[in-house]
Amino acid sequence: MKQMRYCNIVVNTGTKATDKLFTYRIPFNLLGEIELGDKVAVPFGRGNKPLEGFVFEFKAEEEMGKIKGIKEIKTVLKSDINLSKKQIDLCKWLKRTYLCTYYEAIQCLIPKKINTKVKKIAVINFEPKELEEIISNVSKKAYKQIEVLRNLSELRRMTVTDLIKKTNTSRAVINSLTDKGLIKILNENEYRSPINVKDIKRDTPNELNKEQLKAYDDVKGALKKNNYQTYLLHGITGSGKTEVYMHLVDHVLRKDKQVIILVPEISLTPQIVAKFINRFGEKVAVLHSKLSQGERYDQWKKIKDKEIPIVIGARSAIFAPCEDVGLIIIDEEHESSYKSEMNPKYYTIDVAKYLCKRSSGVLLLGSATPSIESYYNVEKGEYKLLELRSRFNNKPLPKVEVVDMRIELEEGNKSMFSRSLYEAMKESLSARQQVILFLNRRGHSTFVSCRSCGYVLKCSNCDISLTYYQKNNHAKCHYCSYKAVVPKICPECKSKYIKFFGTGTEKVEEYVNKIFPDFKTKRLDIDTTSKKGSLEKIIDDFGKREIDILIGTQMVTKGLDFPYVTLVGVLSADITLNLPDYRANERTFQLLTQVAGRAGRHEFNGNVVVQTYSPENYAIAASQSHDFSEFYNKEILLRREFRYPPFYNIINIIVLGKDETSVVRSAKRLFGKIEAETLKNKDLKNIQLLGPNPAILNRIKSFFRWQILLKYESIDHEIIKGIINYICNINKGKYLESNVHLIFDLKPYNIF
DNA sequence: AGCACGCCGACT
DNA sequence: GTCGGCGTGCTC
Repeated sequence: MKQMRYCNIVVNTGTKATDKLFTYRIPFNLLGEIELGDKVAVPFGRGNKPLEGFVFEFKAEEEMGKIKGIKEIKTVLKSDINLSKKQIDLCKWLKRTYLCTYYEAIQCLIPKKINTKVKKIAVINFEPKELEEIISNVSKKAYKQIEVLRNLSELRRMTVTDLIKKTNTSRAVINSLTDKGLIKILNENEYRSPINVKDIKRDTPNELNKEQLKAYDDVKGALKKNNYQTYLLHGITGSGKTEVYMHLVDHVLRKDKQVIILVPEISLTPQIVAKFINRFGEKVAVLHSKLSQGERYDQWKKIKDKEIPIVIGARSAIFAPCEDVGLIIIDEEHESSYKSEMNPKYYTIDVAKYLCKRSSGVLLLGSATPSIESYYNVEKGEYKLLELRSRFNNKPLPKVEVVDMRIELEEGNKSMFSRSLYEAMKESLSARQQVILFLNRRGHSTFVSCRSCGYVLKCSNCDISLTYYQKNNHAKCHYCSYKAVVPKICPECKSKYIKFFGTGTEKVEEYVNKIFPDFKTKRLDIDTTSKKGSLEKIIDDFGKREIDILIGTQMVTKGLDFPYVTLVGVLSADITLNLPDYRANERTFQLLTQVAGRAGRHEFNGNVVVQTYSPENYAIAASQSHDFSEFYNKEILLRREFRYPPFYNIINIIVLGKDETSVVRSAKRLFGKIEAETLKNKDLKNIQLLGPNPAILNRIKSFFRWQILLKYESIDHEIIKGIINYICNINKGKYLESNVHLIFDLKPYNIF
């Protein structure tokens, strides 16, 4: 092949404005040295500032048109972080599909630089019983060294700082001991891995039951054919989906291909992760947010070099450098965490489909409560359906009682617990069984208000009321973490009647402690699990039955599998139901079904009490009878009627800026232009434009937000994106004022 | 986003 | 003259 003299490079300038390919010449000394996907240093801008970039394309001499002032590549940055041809294509696809920048796409694919603090740990480099012999060999003058050795061999491991402090010595002493090879210094990241390699106990495969075997055989058939296919594994809670996954992984490994397994959140699903580790041992790479930079890089490299065939992780693990992926498993596929809210705002299932199509692999989506969209794809014939209709150990699904809180109130019960829930709790607790209480709201009270004039304490940066926290006695914003002292006197009318309204998990905990003082209660939400290890500890303690009542937000609905949980109480099913979002019913059904599935998974039968002010709602009724089809059949009709997904796609364009008038002006101008363009195009007759409107959360972190929504039939996808890209990126300056910017969401999950 | 360029007013 | 303040537009 002829030597290419030029190449197109994505330069990391840190701005959207320069998001394109720049052509550079390859200097003679680097001809043949540079490969596609290499990281290089290039001079950029008037000042020829050296910046890093990635080689995306080669260009032959004759392709060079009118580009003038071409500069030369400075150096190839010697590093193991480079992109393969497939990864470059994936970057281009991400940019096209989600309208992100090249560099945002690249950053998904290379190991992130996260600055986790590294602790230096000192350990002895000999057997403890050899201590006296070693001491006798050390010079008697080195009394400090001896003291260090004594301390360290007693405590086995200490951080270097602690060791120096304890023995009142200096780094020099430690250094001479390491030089002698008597102690070792290990670099350990501050966070402990959730999975301790020492804890691995090898599991052998369990036998599959009839239903599981059927699902396994179906997918195995597709794997054998080496054809792309997506399967939806609809298996009720506790039906043993994980066991099917593991058998399939085993099958793929024998074919020398790689597997990616995704879970909604790694820290909330330690049990499934542990199962994979116990079964496949060192063949598994666990990608989680608490890996240090070094560990992350090591894992990345090992996966890229095909040393590790199995990757398990949350959303971002879909970008693990598996060049030849045979199977991607997405567990709890309905979870909203599979939608990225950061650029690129990708939808994991779409990325997974792209990857599987590319390498003729199989995509397996698993859920007890499939998303409406996925199930619709089954109906359309795009996905194949696999069903597990019974629980693995043939336990019945829990009995669900729906309590109408209006009647409770009418009959004089003003407490947050219905009589049914209270009695059920008493019963379970007295039998030494465990209870999970679910309320999708953290904090003590949802807002602080003056009873006299109606004043509500609001965040000064966001358009939202502050949540009251009793423990810290302050009010906090859940969007920007702004904290305020609760005033004793109303700042508006000077009255003393400042009161707290709305119930969060903290208030529930307070109340439960009051009415069940003899039982141990713990709260599980972001506020109680922000400290490292605290989440693991709560889950661990709950498993050991050191906690009787676990009160939590969504966190308690996922994956927990404990034999003594016999009662689940949903304090208010109405919170998600009343969200201003077309998915509100779907989310409610999913949450209720999932949380109900935590009860009665093993020896004891489970009970669920759901409290609501709308017991007649179809999502609640369907979750009571565990009837997915009943829910799906009602929901899909509404989606069609109101032109929502999966029948129509939605694009959300948010115009944001700190100056409200600029935002409003820009949003209106942009809307006008989009409207004009879509009217011109005959193919876009059915497009529906909504807006421009202030977003439901009109201001977040001091940024005003206006919204334009486009609803359109899926067929027009590409044309629409072309127009959006043309107006909003290429001709941005014409419609937007300089102090505003745009956010595109091509598959919004929250239309706030 | 930077950063250089260039236009214009103020000041030695 | 010439220094610098800031608006403008380009970045291979």
